[in-house]
Amino acid sequence: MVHDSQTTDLQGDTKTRILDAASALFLEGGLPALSVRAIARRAGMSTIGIYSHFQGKQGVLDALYIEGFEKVSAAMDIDLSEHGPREAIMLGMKRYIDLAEKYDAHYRLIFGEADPDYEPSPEARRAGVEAFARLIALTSSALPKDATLAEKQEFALTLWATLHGFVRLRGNAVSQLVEIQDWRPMILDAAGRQIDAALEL
Amino acid sequence: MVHDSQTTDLQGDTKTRILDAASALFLEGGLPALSVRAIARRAGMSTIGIYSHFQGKQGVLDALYIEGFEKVSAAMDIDLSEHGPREAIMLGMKRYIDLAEKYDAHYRLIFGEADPDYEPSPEARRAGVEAFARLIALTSSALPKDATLAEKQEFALTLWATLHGFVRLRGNAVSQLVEIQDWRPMILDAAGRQIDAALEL
DNA sequence: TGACAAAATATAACAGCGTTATATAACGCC
DNA sequence: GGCGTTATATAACGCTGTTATATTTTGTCA
Repeated sequence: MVHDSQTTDLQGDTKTRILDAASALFLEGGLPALSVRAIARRAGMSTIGIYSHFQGKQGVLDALYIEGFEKVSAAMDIDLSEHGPREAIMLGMKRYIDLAEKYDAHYRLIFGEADPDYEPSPEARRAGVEAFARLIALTSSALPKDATLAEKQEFALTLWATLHGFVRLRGNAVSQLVEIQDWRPMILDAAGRQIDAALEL
Repeated sequence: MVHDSQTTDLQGDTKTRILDAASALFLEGGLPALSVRAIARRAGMSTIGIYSHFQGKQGVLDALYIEGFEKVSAAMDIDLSEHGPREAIMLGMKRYIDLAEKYDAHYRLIFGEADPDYEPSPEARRAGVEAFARLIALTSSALPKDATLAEKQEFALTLWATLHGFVRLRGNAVSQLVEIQDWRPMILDAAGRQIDAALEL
């Protein structure tokens, strides 16, 4: 019926409106700007609305957390039949670096840097596991076919840690201590050395 | 005079008492536990005391920030005449990993993960620069004598990023996504590969 | 169409936060 | 002893996330 679909649309609209408001605030000012009252004001409703449509701030952060890891998953989604292993992995690394820069607030959230009190829900965690699985699928292309899961995990983690380390040093501490111009080639060189070491096996 | 030294002692005592209280709260519960009121309660004074002896929370965080980077400096302080380059650097890496685990709250603070609003003071930043200089002095032992400053910085950053990446993945995201047992050898292997690549030049 | 249950919304409040204005007590010094 | 400076205490402001209460809107059934 018309009434039913209208009602559903409005509910969906309300949820979407809240998420859009939260996303915008998050992108603009990070977590400090993401107060429940600010989200509600921007979405044109009372603060209580955040609690009826989500479970308060935790629910909103969960949605942003999932959004963040979905972007990671998308960045790792590379067709292995179109590129050689090294080329494919390097493409993924580049996408990862861009993503971390573009969605800084999301990136901080999924790596636990934003809100010390926030704990991702089981559903949100699933999005993280999925992203890691995509990463493993990508990086394993540089390993022998008979590599164990542990070996695949270790190699994926090594590359992830290399990227993450540079990205965090760039975004947090080091850029205030020393002046570095070209982060990108430096990061990709370091990652490339790890890939080459794996390819030599 | 007796009165002078007494006064000075008491002032020093008060400052020390505040810092001890803050340090203890920080170690126990991280930043969420480090409220101005909690520090004052633990130090046995009114909240205003934190503002007369430090510049509020910013001042306390600055002290902890410096404390954190001083620990990093100490970890990088290795006598190069007693070890070969690779051995010396690996020792520094091990110390770094231990430090990050033991002083988790400090580590998060100096890498900007604790309080989104906190900005280290110029004096605090100096402690960070000093720690980075120590790291460069250590890691440069693996490079040719005629290496440029930029090359030295790049290599130091590469190793730092490798460690930091693993440490943060372990402490924040990944340990909730996959189960990894032996982080230490994995981290040291990854760092070792970067060192070997530099030694081969 | 009118009545009643249910869901969504609004207002106001609670406890906590960092910070500060005001008021009181303690201190060194002349 | 009295004065000026300093440290301490109390209370308040505006903010935070959250919730209890009250109101309005909505959906369903007679």
